[in-house]
Amino acid sequence: MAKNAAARGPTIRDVAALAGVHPSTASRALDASLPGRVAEPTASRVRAAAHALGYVPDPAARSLRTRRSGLVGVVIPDLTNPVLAPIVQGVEETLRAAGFGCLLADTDNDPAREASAIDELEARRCEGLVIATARRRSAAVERLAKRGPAAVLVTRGLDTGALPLVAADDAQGVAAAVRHLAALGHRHLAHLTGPRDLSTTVRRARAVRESAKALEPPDVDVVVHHGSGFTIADGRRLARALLSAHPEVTAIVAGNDMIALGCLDAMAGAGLRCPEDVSLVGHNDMPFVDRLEPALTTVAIPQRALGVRAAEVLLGRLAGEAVATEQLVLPTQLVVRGSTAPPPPAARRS
Amino acid sequence: MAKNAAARGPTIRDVAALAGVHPSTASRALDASLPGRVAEPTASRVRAAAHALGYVPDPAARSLRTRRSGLVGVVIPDLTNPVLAPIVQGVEETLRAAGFGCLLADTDNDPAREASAIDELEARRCEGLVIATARRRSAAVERLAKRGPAAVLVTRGLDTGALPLVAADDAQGVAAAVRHLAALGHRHLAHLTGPRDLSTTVRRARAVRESAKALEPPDVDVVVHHGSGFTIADGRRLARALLSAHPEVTAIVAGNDMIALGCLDAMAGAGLRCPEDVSLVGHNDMPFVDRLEPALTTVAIPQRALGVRAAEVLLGRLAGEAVATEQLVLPTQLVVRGSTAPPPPAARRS
DNA sequence: AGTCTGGTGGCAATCGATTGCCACAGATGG
DNA sequence: CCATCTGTGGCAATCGATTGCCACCAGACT
Repeated sequence: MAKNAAARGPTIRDVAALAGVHPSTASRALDASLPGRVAEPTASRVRAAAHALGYVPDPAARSLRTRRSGLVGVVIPDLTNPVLAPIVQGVEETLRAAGFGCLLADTDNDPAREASAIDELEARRCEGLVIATARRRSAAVERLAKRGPAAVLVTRGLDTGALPLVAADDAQGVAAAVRHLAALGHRHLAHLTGPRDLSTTVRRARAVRESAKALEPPDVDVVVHHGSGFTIADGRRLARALLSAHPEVTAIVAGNDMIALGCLDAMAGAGLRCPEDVSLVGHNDMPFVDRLEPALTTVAIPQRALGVRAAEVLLGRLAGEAVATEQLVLPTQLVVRGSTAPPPPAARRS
Repeated sequence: MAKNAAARGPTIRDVAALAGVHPSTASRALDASLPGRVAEPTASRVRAAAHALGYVPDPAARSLRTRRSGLVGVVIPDLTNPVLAPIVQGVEETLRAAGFGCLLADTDNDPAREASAIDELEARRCEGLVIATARRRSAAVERLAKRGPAAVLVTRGLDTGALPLVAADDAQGVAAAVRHLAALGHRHLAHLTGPRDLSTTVRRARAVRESAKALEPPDVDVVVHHGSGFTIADGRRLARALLSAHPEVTAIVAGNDMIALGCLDAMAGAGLRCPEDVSLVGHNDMPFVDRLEPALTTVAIPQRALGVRAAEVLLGRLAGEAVATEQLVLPTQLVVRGSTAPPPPAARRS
């Protein structure tokens, strides 16, 4: 039935036989990290034999003996969120260059699936994990600080800081957004964001509040609403509620670009124009938000670099570097586009 | 230096010892595909022992013995192309449900990287490959029809048809687009698309030509230009050249949505409005093109379903099903939005 | 009573690469 | 001239799970 050809390729014994040496010698000759362990003439004979046979070492056998799998797991909340694509690309490219393979797991934003994904990746003996799904408290993730493969978080961190985190400097970006809006003349801001159990949420919300308070003069007020997720639908719900409850608000700082998209929907539904009636700032500068109408003003994060740095930190740990649980912060930048403008002359009313 | 804890988990011998049986018996007791091979009381003792110890079989050891890795490679051209995200999601979810892990490889649209990615995935003993990067002729991919892991292509097929392909019915979608434009009154169409060495390109180009010819009356002419890729920049270049060389064209059928985005740029640069001056149809209905200004009329393909079906076909092959090299075609649908409209009253001139 | 059968479980080989230890040869030094 | 050292290569154990084969036992059947 099942074609059982299996066509096993050549093994190290075949190589050794062809080169006229013992398998162990062949193994050492092929191991680049043992220079000089095998005499050069012998080594090149072995290499030639390996090449002639098209020898490729069996990863299972190697892994069984060395206890290393050459695999890293990448856990992400939702691949269709465009902000993740460049991050994953950066991770994948960096890890591949270092000889690691990337096992992908999409959790669909479900903590239960996150936990099972981590278990599964661990069962597959991944040497490291890059996790972009962490909630502020998460038993499944926190355990990795003590037991299991080396782990690095991206974007979303733990409250305990028990694991290294590579994230963007949201606070700075959000503060720039608030100052930008204040300078345009807005006095009533809203911050619509995601669930409280994500570190990004609280970081950004705190930054909005504090940067508003720090304005000179401090005459800008902020209302903050939390949704249950970072999706367009969440943004729509939040904005709908906000616009009817707080007609004085003339500018919205969205927790991310997806929420901002939802805000645009809600504004359109309420007959409000952006930016003439309400200004809007997103977060992440995910691909294509510069092509919306209006083009979204947003806080740009170094997406690809986040992925690259996260992978680098992980590689450092795997190489046995200090086990510091560093929290790496990469710079952000406010990108002003068409969705922000001065408030309407007469602050709009209900 | 490197913390060498390695903290090996319990092995099947530990489980066997705790249950008071031989390791082989423990192995069989834990193998769900051997019902009845071990007496129930014994089996449940083994299961209890395994559970108590938190036993997880070592994939390397198992793989070494069984010659199966439980891994599938997924080769994609560019993760930041939003059309791929749902496809990869579908693949990943389906494979995971079947117990396979997904090794991701992004080739950045580079055939050389595709070849090395395939080699690498093969070296890792992937049991199957899902390939979304295939060119019409590709030694690296064609070889898989004879040797190497089972492979399934998505979206992009081989001329030889030597490997199964899961693709959308582009021809039907494109034909609908052409009829839609003709019905709006357009008589001069252009098709701007990607390189000729991709099957999607030729499928779509042929469909544009043939469906125009099949119109009644056949009074619509079509000019077809090929670019070097399926990117926004390619679309921009193509559209720029087209608009100056063919001022009579009032509607563009783009090879995909990325090219369509480039067309929008070029139109804006040339002072042309869409759809008032030039209508535009994209292809793929990738996420967010419904939110552009104008919202893009495009041919929707069942993105997620493509991924799911591709994974299913692969699973079928892995299960030893008939080795038919079926070419699976999933339905498409023209989604009419704001980027198509009747041509300007006086066909525009140079 | 003897043999057969089916149900269980144990034994040991096996998958393929790696590596600790040993052996041998030639070189060096006392 | 012998002892030691260094460079090179072989031997065999090892990683952990799986599985073909065999052995044993109880019950059934002739």
